[in-house]
Amino acid sequence: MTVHEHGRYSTGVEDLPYRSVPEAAVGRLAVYLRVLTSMIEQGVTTMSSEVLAGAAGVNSATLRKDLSYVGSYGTRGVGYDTARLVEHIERLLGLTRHHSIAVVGIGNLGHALANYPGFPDRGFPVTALFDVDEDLIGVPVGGLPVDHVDSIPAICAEREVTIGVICTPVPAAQGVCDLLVAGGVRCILNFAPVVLQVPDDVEVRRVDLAVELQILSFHQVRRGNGIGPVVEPIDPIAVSR
Amino acid sequence: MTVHEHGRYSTGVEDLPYRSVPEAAVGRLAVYLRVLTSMIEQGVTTMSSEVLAGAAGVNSATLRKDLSYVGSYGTRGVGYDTARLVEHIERLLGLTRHHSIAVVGIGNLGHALANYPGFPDRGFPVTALFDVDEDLIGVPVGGLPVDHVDSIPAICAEREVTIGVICTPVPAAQGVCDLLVAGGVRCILNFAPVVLQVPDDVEVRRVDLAVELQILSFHQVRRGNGIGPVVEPIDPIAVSR
DNA sequence: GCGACTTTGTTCCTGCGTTCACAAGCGGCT
DNA sequence: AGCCGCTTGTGAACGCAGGAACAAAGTCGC
Ligand SMILES: NC(=O)c1ccc[n+]([C@@H]2O[C@H](COP(=O)([O-])OP(=O)(O)OC[C@H]3O[C@@H](n4cnc5c(N)ncnc54)[C@H](O)[C@@H]3O)[C@@H](O)[C@H]2O)c1
Ligand SMILES: NC(=O)c1ccc[n+]([C@@H]2O[C@H](COP(=O)([O-])OP(=O)(O)OC[C@H]3O[C@@H](n4cnc5c(N)ncnc54)[C@H](O)[C@@H]3O)[C@@H](O)[C@H]2O)c1
Repeated sequence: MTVHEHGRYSTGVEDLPYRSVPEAAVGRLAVYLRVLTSMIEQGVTTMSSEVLAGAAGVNSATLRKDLSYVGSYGTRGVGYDTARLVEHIERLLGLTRHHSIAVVGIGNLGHALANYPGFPDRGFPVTALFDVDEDLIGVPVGGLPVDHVDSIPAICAEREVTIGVICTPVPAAQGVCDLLVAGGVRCILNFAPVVLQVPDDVEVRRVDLAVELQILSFHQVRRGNGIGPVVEPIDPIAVSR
Repeated sequence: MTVHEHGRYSTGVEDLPYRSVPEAAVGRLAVYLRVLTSMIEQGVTTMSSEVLAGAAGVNSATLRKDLSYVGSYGTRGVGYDTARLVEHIERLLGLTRHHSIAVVGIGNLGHALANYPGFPDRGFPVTALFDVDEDLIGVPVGGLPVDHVDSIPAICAEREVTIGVICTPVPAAQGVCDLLVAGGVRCILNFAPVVLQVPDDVEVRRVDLAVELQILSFHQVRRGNGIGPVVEPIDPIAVSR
């Protein structure tokens, strides 16, 4: 059991001030939010759980239960007021204020993220870029100049960065992570295929594309959709040598 | 070896020729695989579940249970033979053959993916690129020329593409998805923030970065680490208007 | 060769998450 | 105004995943 010095609450996330919301539900709520905003742009003012669930790709009972974490803001016999629902979901997800993002490692992936307008549009302004490559320092990417990694702690603290995005090669990821934590960043999105070690009060989410591909590969083979010759059984004698 | 007696589950996933492996376990096995290959490169030939679990960031009991889906290839009192374990995990995940990838939408993100060496290195060669932009057609990206989206069905079938990666803007995603399915692609990795509608035998995995950020935002706020004033209660009268 | 130690593989159990099902509530229709 | 049909919100059941604990099994030291 890994009990670190930071482990204030040992039983996980029990002592929450509000009703406990399952992690899986939080992710789905973010999806509902996007569907709803898209619907609102099309002039939809009311939606039933059945329709919204269909658009979000989930069971309608699951959707209603998820929304019950937000509160009871539907009207029986009618459905949900889209605008009001958006407001309350945003509140629950903490989107009532902006969360500054810092991107570290302005290579192929970092460039794409730094230029992506979808983040600032959703309340996640990119306010700092970092790299170790001298040729990149000072160069503006997406309108923001790149700073040196050494200044991560100072700049992150100064600009109140709440989310750090790591797009560096694997060997640099842990060091960059430590710098972000030193700068007060408590939420990290990690694209480097490595498991980061962080204090208990830091939340890391990993986006691992190779793992996604391998899960797809598993389903492909398991499903028997193999195109070529696929899985020949291992010869136990040859294996045990 | 042990088939659960009270659990002949038909969880939507049809008749499996082997023991049923939980989806979550599949994802973790892919992580173990990477840790193991990295360790093998460093000359490690044997690992205990405790050490491997630490490196992968999971509980050691969970790790052993996951490995039990693969089979019993450990040695009590010693640990696991790294090379042998890699071989068997790759077999389970269907990595004994290559899975051709097609990337559709060669914009910022598509460029990054097409140039990423980590995919071919892991047995996922990128064999087709598509876009609708005439200026891009024929231009080589990562050594491979871009083809027109209209040729998706023909080229995917011809090159036996098994995984399609969608990096187009949201409005184009569903159409591109349909073309991929028409070309025989049964596994799709979707970066566009939209829920795709597909036949039952097509597996879609969505990589939704905005959702990831919003989950982080939720934890940040829930944790009380807010920097500014954050969640003031909604005035019910003002809301109901 | 034997005992003690190490580590696996598995079993049991607890808790979460999803789904079913239905009563309660609301609007519209007559 | 009152009834009818539709939709929400939730209580209960169920299936699954994760963690603790332990017995079996094999190794290493002596
Ligand atoms: N490109 C992709 O499509 C893709 C896909 C999956 C995963 N990834 C992962 O994302 C990460 C970045 O990928 P990429 O393709 O952008 O790589 P890249 O090589 O194009 O860019 C890496 C950047 O990180 C910078 N860097 C190196 N060391 C650094 C340090 N110590 N501090 C700060 N910056 C540093 C480099 O200067 C470079 O600009 C890698 O870990 C890769 O495995 C990328
Ligand atoms: N860039 C990012 O960091 C990022 C992050 C999260 C999500 N996304 C999502 O990924 C997708 C791509 O993002 P991007 O930044 O690369 O966008 P982009 O605008 O840079 O590239 C989109 C590409 O798709 C092509 N395209 C347009 N319509 C097409 C069609 N019908 N068929 C084929 N190709 C078509 C365009 O020509 C362009 O090359 C978007 O849906 C975006 O929301 C991107």
